[in-house]
Amino acid sequence: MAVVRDVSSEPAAAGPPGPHRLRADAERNRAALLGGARAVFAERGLEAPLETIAHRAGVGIATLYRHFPTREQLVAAALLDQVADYLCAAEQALASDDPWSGFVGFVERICAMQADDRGLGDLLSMALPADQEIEELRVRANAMVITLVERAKLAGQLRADFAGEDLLLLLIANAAIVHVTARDAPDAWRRLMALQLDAFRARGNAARLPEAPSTQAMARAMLRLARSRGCAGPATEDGESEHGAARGSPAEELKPSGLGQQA
Amino acid sequence: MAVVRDVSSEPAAAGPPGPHRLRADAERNRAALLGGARAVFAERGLEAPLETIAHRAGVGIATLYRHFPTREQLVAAALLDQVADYLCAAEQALASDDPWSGFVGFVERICAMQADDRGLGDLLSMALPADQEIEELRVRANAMVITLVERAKLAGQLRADFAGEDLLLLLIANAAIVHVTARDAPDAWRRLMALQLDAFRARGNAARLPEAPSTQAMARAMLRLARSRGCAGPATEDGESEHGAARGSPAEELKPSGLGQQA
DNA sequence: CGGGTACCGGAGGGCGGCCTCCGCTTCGGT
DNA sequence: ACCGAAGCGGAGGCCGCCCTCCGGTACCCG
Repeated sequence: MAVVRDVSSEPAAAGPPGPHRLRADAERNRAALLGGARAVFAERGLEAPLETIAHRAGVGIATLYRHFPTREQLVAAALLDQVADYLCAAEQALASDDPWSGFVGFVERICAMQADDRGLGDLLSMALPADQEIEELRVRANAMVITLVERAKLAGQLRADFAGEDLLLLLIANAAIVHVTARDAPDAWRRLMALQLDAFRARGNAARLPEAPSTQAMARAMLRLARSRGCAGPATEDGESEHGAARGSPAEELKPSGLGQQA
Repeated sequence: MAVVRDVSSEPAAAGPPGPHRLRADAERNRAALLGGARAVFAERGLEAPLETIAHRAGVGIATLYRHFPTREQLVAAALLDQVADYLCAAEQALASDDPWSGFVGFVERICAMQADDRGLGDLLSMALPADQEIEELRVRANAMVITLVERAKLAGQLRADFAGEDLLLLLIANAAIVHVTARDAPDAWRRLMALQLDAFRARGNAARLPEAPSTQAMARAMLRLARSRGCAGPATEDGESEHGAARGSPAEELKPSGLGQQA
């Protein structure tokens, strides 16, 4: 499954001011925690009780907090591989010859990833502002996705009024369907996804769509969601003007289709 | 808004063994509770803390429990009008001359209803097994919806492989989008809905869809959801065999397109 | 206007999840 | 083998929410 392997299980890679190395038992516990977290997040979602994870890992709750002081850090560490897979899926989609089947394959793949890991399902419809590594992977993946989208549009196979945000909306919808139907109708999500893909396809008589939500608005919504689930601190310490009306650079730099990126 | 009015604010209608009438202050409190419940459910969803509702209504928590011993009963009483509106929307859709625009109008309307009442959003993707009145309204509405669907299919405007369950899936997805984007991108749901409607339309080159989830499976999923949100008692007292594989009548009576009905 | 009773509301016990403090264990360098 | 320190883990305080018990209140009837 995972193509980029073990990014997370090495002690602390190459940080120049490394945190002084870890004792052997501590290392073991850390790995056990990550394993437990992956399992529990996968089956119960990112709001699963932390005590469940500690118990599953066979360690005390304090040990969990020592290694991962916030839920966000644990989530980031546990799902790093999955996010790498996400990027990898985008890469492979770009490698496909046919723009449309590359696009479709990508969408199918990430929806499937959401379906068999509820944690990832939650994660892809959130923002994890504090984790550098994850967000950077996401940015790289999103850039590829945008390329993928533009390419499919240019080929005349993806509808011209498609927006990157439509993918985010699909991801949110897919997560919800999976959440509700996982036990009783585990393939239901395929139905919505297939219909959505059908709608994405360029056609003569396609309906006119309402305006897509702005990239910034989606970014804010995802951040808010992360906060309400306890996966992000209360505020990013900078100004944070109220409704985000006029903010930052006056020119605002609207990317052509940005997905939900807040960087 | 509500076309069927005040079904719920009359003391206790025509029940032959009426619960002996209500004292004046009790009546007032009951009404205040329903008002508070409607407001709070609308803005925070059906899992809102009951104490919030009591506080909003200006009464003590015990009074709330006295009038509505379970959350389910409160939900049912508070949202009865809304469900009646739902039925009414189906009625009006059937009254439309054009099968397709009737169908589209109906879908747009119920999605909009979900968007400005998060309680209704939750309710339409759940089952409230214990409440006779609500479930009966829902059954009647669903029968109309099925007619609406069949009519649009016969007219060749709705794709032939459309299933009633697709509507349920859309409702679940819509509720999720509204949930996530309500504050930051309050119109985002229109986008997903429009795409979905576009996919519903009959076309020459439509994609082949994966199988739709069964009516029974969706019913079970909705029931499970209601339970996990504290809106339904632990079990419907009957046998309740494990995975529902072989159950009830051997012939099983598959309705052509049943929506998520468990009756 | 007085009494019986239907009704009110807050206090409080229970529970599950979050997070921290602190005495004990175990690692690992010498 | 020893000992300092890194690491462990459970007890326990806090909080939000659920639900119930019971002394007090105010309605309604005569």
